[in-house]
Amino acid sequence: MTLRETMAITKALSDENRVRMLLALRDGELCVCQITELFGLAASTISKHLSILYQAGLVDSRKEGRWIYYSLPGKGSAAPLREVTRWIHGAVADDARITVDAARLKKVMAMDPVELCRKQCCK
Amino acid sequence: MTLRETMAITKALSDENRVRMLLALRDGELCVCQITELFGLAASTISKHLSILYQAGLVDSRKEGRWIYYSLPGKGSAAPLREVTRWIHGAVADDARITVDAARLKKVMAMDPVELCRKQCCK
DNA sequence: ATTATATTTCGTTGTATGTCGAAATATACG
DNA sequence: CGTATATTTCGACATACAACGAAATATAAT
Repeated sequence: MTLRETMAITKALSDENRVRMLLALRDGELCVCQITELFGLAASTISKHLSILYQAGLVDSRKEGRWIYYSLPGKGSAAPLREVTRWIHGAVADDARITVDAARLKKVMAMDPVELCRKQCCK
Repeated sequence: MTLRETMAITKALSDENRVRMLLALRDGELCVCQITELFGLAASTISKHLSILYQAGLVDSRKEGRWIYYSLPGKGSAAPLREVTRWIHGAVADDARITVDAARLKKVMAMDPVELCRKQCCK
């Protein structure tokens, strides 16, 4: 890997909200509106963060109709990407905020995605 | 590890010069004036960078007389620190700039440290 | 003791980046 | 075809941070 590629990864990981997003993806893919609901930030902000993670290779994306799903890098990704992903999940083992995020994610997952997105749109 | 501690690490790794410093320490400890000579930045800038790496736990420091030596984290450091250190050294395998750094480091190592520091002081 | 050397701390300046709201793009629904 | 929904792009603003030089601190040499 080149230094530039590596720096794209470390810069992507240098923002707390982006790290929280990666941790939220631990149990599977999420669509943008679910992530937006989880973090309570503007949709444009979430989109920017996901773009940075994507360009670094730290997330994959999948388009399905109007929704775009993001997930952790799969088997096809370069080894350093999968390694650093594993590292960050191992490193942040026991943090209160992450626990809160996980609980909140559970609630978000229980909602109907269609309702979720429409609510955000008309806010 | 807490999220705060983890973010200190990723933020420390988000600057290119700091990553280059860690890579330069691969073959053993260096004193501040050697690192300053290697990178051609102001001594105060180097000091700040090393401080950030130190607070994140990514380098150890050892004082010997007027000199302060910095080195990669040893066995006593937390596992995530040693893991991410190993990761970054493995990730940046073949970059041109890093090769140049290594060659330049060789020249710096060949100089007399006493001469080196005095030259910087009176610049 | 006084001076020289080595490193850090402080104050300033310019640039990078996170955030938002509004507009643009793209896809589905009626 | 036109309208609602989902996401991204753009422009603006505030904050964070890297860089420098000068001053402060600390240790060694004379």
